[in-house]
Amino acid sequence: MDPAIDDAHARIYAAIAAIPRGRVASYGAIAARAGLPGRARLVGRALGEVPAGMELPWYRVLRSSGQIAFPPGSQGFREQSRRLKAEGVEVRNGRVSLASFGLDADIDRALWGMPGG
DNA sequence: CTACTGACCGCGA
DNA sequence: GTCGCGGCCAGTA
Repeated sequence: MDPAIDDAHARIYAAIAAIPRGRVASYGAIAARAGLPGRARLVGRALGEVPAGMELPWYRVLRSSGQIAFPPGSQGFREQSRRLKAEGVEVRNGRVSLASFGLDADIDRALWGMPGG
């Protein structure tokens, strides 16, 4: 069955799709943005259930610590790291500085689209 | 019903 | 930097 996915999933996907290019957001931030505060795990689950063919910047979603959620060395890890770097996001040892590239870190800077001010 | 497992989070030590 | 604990939701056994 495919009930066009639950509302929660739809909102989560919308929140992820809203992340500007060259920026990242944490699972918790996405959940809050989707109107689901505290449901960070649900975001992780939703990302694992992304329908094939759906264009979604899943790689812009990181842990609250800026760490890539995939196990280091795994295909997902490398793929995410590669895509982020391709957008100009600085990935250091599988981690991104949310202070510089995070949305929830500095919304004002996000509006300017200039990381690091 | 309990128990375990996940692309998780925040606090405290 | 590390480790532990409780909270969170959904699926599976």
